[in-house]
Amino acid sequence: MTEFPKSYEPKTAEQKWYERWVEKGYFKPEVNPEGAPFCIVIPPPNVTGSLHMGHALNATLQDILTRWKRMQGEKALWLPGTDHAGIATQNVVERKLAEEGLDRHTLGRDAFIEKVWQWKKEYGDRITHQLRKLGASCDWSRERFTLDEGLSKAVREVFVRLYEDGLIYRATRLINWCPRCRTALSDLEVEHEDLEGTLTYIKYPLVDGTGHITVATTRPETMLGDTAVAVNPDDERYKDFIGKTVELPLTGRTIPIIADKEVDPSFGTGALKITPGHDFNDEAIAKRQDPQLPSITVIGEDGRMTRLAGEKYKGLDRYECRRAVIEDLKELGLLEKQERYSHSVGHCYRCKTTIEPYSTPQWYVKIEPLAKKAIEAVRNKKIRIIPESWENSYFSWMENIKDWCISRQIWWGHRIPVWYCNDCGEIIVSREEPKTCGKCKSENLKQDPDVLDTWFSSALWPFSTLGWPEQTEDLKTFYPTSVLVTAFDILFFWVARMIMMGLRFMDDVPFRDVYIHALVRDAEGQKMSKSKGNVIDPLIMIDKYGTDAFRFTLAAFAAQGRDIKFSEDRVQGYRHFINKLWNATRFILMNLSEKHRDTVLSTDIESAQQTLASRWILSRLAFTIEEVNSALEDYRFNDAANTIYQFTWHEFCDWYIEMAKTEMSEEVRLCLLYTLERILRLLHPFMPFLTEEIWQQLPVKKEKDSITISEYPRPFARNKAAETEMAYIMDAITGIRTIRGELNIPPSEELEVYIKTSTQAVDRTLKENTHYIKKLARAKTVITGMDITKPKGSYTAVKDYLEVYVTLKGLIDISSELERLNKEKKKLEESILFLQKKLHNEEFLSRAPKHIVEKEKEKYNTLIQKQEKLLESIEKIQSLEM
RNA sequence: GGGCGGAUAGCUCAGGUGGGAGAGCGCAGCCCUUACAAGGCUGAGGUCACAGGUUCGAAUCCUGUUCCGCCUACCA
Repeated sequence: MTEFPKSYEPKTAEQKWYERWVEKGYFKPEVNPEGAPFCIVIPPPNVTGSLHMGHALNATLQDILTRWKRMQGEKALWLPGTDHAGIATQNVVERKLAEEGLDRHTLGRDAFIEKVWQWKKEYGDRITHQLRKLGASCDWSRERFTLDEGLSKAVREVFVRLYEDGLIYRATRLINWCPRCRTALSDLEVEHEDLEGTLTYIKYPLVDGTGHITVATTRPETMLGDTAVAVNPDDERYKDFIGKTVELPLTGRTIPIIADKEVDPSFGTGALKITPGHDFNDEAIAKRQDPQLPSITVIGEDGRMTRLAGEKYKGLDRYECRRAVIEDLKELGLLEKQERYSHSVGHCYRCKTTIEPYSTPQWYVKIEPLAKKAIEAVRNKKIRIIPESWENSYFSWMENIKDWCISRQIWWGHRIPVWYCNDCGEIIVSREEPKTCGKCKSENLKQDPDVLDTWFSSALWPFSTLGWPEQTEDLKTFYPTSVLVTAFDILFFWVARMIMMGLRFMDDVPFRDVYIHALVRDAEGQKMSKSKGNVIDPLIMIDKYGTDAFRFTLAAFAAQGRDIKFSEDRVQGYRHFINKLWNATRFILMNLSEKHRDTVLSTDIESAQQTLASRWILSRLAFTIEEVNSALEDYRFNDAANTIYQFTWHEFCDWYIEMAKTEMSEEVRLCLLYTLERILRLLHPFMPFLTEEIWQQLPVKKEKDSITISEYPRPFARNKAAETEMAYIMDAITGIRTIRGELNIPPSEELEVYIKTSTQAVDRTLKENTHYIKKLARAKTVITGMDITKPKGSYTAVKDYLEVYVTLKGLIDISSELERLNKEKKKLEESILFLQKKLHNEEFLSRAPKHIVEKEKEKYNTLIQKQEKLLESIEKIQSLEM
């Protein structure tokens, strides 16, 4: 045969094959025009992003599914793309500007956006190139970006329709505000963190001079905006205070004491200061009052105190102001005490700045009607969430969902398609830019300056990427998509919203399955983050071990419902696996000759084998194919990967190849080649490069130009008889090896072996296959028979259906042999005792299923026989000693 | 406050419907046996967190406890 390289070179193979695959268009669904449609839309990574472990796992799993389905002949589309990631991207570019001493406001809106586009052009492809390195079989000709023209059109269409249907509205109320990003955030974009803070007790003097009422707060600076003090109406201590007025220190204002049933009398002093302008809870109380309490905004959009906070505090940062207020209260003798207090504080999920509840006009989606249908879709199994345990989280979030604030005060994103008439104040919501006001015909119109939440456009991703609102062929073919693969951290952000939007605008679910995979953590179980410095860069892994070893590791780790603690050792382990398979190939090719060029591998091989080993390995192959397919069917990626690993290494390499060496006939060569070829196909979705590299070099007649588009192995009939017979042979071999191993006999010493068989079938099998035993156990002679007696001075290994005796030159070490056998005897006795108890238990016999009872009885009989054999051996040895 | 998940070999983890526990790595011993020392063979190592319960039978189902992790919430 032609020279097969000594070792696998990942780097050259990876580049060579990926380019070929793309060039030939294998990743386009057109390669299987007749197949059933299969579609995955990628969770679009941020354009600012660089491939991290989470992406790598996410992409690997999608690629495994896509390649598997493609090989099964389906019309498989994996649609790639990126997300413009409004706040994140804007932050990145702003940071860059800051380095040049610029900021977006001096630049102006248009120039700034131009800068971002430039940045996107330069760096925006980074992550998709990294996906290519990973082997991702995406159809790049269909790649999308959330700010593409088509997708933008979809966004405007959805906005206008929701507005027309009364599901989008504008309102002024408290919103989560990031004073650094200077934008509103949705509830989801706020991260809560438990922090050690201070609870400050402040005395508010009663105007009538009869004393004071003490309130407790974690945010003293907001007292400048208080408009009431609330107590529980049933709180006896404060009954007489309700309706009175207090003097609000530092402000010169007076505010009422009111009653509200939500006030918890047991917390703090039981009196609650009410700041409707900076606290969600207070806002709700204020609105419940009749008349409603006024709201005063004392902290501005930049996190600094406003004019309304008073001359003295105006312009101070909110934390500076806090210190100042405490100082001043102390001086007035109104600071009662301060105590340590741990509470939860909201932070901006992009820049970690503490959120300030802030009252501004914003656009909202009325979410409840959308959520209702989305709940239904999961409840009636139109959408399956896997693992199912996530359904609970989904339901509980959806059932308590609140209206979604979708406007953001940033520049990078989809501009809200709303115009205001400067003359008559009319609000115009339109797909196209209006020229005149529909009401007063004025041309003096101004577009809303805000952009939409990034998640608004990604919510449309499963249909906007396929061409919606146009009724394209792709849309008709691939919607609903087959499965969405994602991590749980964006279940609410993204998955839930896609379901709502899909149902609303396509009148069908966006995907049939949602597969939720784990988060990748470091070896200590910590979430990987740049600030902790514990990130493992997937690209470094790929560089060190090759893409295939890395991908296989991720798949093997991807057990459902558990986070992944990534360890580099495993990657190394799977690189060894690659080496193993590579060398197995080398061996097989070494045994082929020029005449094997274009060998036809027909499935007839599966049932036409003569030798026991060949019949056995094919039966095991059949089992493996069955198992891998069913594991993938259930998204049990780790089971699929391990099954292939186990079969390839421990059955094919460890046993079959070794046995093949004893009988290298034409038929066996074919069986080796056939099994190898099937292994490659089975493995291809997991290790695309290695398998292609080897496959291309096999001297087999190929019906396809690439393993990528070859057919995935299909299950066929197992041969249970071969598996049973092979078990006898394996028992004999391991029996001999155990003796050799425990006595530290070097492999170079060939043994004389006698095997006593307990049935005719076992005896026949052994007699027909002594060549395997001789070779694999390194035996000079193997004599078998049902009437064999233990030779003098031999060592013994007892198996279920046979006894192995090995004779050795020189004196047998009786005491160590006895010790070994007695140890085994003891184990056996324990097992027998256990089974005896079970089988003497009337209730077990009457209540357990028949087949279980039968099984246990059989087990018992086997053990008893084994015990007899063992005792016999021990007796012999002992009598020999005497 | 509510919810979810985890606790199995020294380490990292598997163990779809209950029928006396497995892998990889590591460890010990013997081996360069003509595909592979990135390898082969053999072996040691576990009261399946704890306490109850259901059952003929529990790592597996139920209840509670402890310890970890996560999600969620308008805890002044």
